[in-house]
Amino acid sequence: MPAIAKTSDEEILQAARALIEREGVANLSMQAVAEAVGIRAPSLYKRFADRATLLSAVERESFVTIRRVLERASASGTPRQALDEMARAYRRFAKGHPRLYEMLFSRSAPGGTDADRARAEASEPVLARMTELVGEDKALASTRVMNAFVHGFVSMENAGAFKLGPGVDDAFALGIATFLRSLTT
Amino acid sequence: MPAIAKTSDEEILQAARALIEREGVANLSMQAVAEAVGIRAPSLYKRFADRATLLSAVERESFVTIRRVLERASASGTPRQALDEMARAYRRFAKGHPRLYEMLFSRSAPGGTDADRARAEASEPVLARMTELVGEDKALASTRVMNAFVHGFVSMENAGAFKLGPGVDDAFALGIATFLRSLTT
DNA sequence: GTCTATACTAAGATAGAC
DNA sequence: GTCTATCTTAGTATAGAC
Repeated sequence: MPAIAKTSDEEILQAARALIEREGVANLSMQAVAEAVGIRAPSLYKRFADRATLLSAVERESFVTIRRVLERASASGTPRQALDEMARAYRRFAKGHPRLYEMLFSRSAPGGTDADRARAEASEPVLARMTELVGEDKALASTRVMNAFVHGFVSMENAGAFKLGPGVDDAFALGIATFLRSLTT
Repeated sequence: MPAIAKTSDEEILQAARALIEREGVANLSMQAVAEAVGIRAPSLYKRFADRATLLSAVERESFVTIRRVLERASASGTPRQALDEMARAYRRFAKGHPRLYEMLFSRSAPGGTDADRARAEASEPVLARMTELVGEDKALASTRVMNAFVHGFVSMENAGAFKLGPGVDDAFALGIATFLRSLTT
């Protein structure tokens, strides 16, 4: 008889994500993932060819999540309000999952076609609203600038580059406001 | 007799930096560093207590280098020109040393007092020129915004988040110009 | 799809001699 | 400060039975 499944690909990805968030991707082992879902390491290799494949799947899934987060935030009112809301939602996600987030922008990120496509698609909600705001011509460059600022800000925050507390939220608000204002004048 | 030194701390740091740049910090082993400078791994532990200590020293040294790069660029003309020049110089450094740069902003960066101080001091040349431009009150927040944008931009570039060539340089220039313009109006 | 068993490799780190 | 020798831990991955 064909061995009953103790777990599922979804559960495995979930567990991997949680472990990455706890220990950092560098410390993620196939053994730990297996243990977390109640199977032995070799069994994992029947579902994911190797560690890189597993990480690539986690990466893809994470970008899909980010896209969903942005989509939800993009509903609000005017394009400008939506862009502001998306920036805040993105920051919330990144600060809520610092190590997972870090993995997504590390050079040694596994990548792979699916993950790369998901990465590219993640910022589409931003591009859509930006197009409404500044027109198709300037939308791509403006989106890149905005993405760069927001990503850079949370990346530095997560790395502890902003020595502390007061003023950090203000700086974020200032950056967004400055940028959005200058686009529309 | 007291064993002749085959290498020096400086040479070791240099070698570590080069290896990180070639293979990524995750793949940096004490053994590889030792081999690169012509000694055995155990000898390394007489100079650096452990791997974390070595990495911390590399980190510190890298931030000192970045500060020097910014200082050199900050000489140019007006505050605004200097800020523009510093942004470009910083981008050049980050793109020229992508993996080393990545390490500096990873959450699992070793840190330590010396490294943290060097990190904080690295952006002082920017803060100084920014103060001239916008006054002491707004200088800190403005510097954070500028740093976030520049760091975010190169971080995304290095991660391959900007699919392709044309327009990337323009987006960078747009971001800087947009930001600096809006500060002075 | 799960298991046990195992091969293989690698790395961090310490002991103690010179 | 260098070495050799060694301990210890840990991880990736495969073979082959059920």
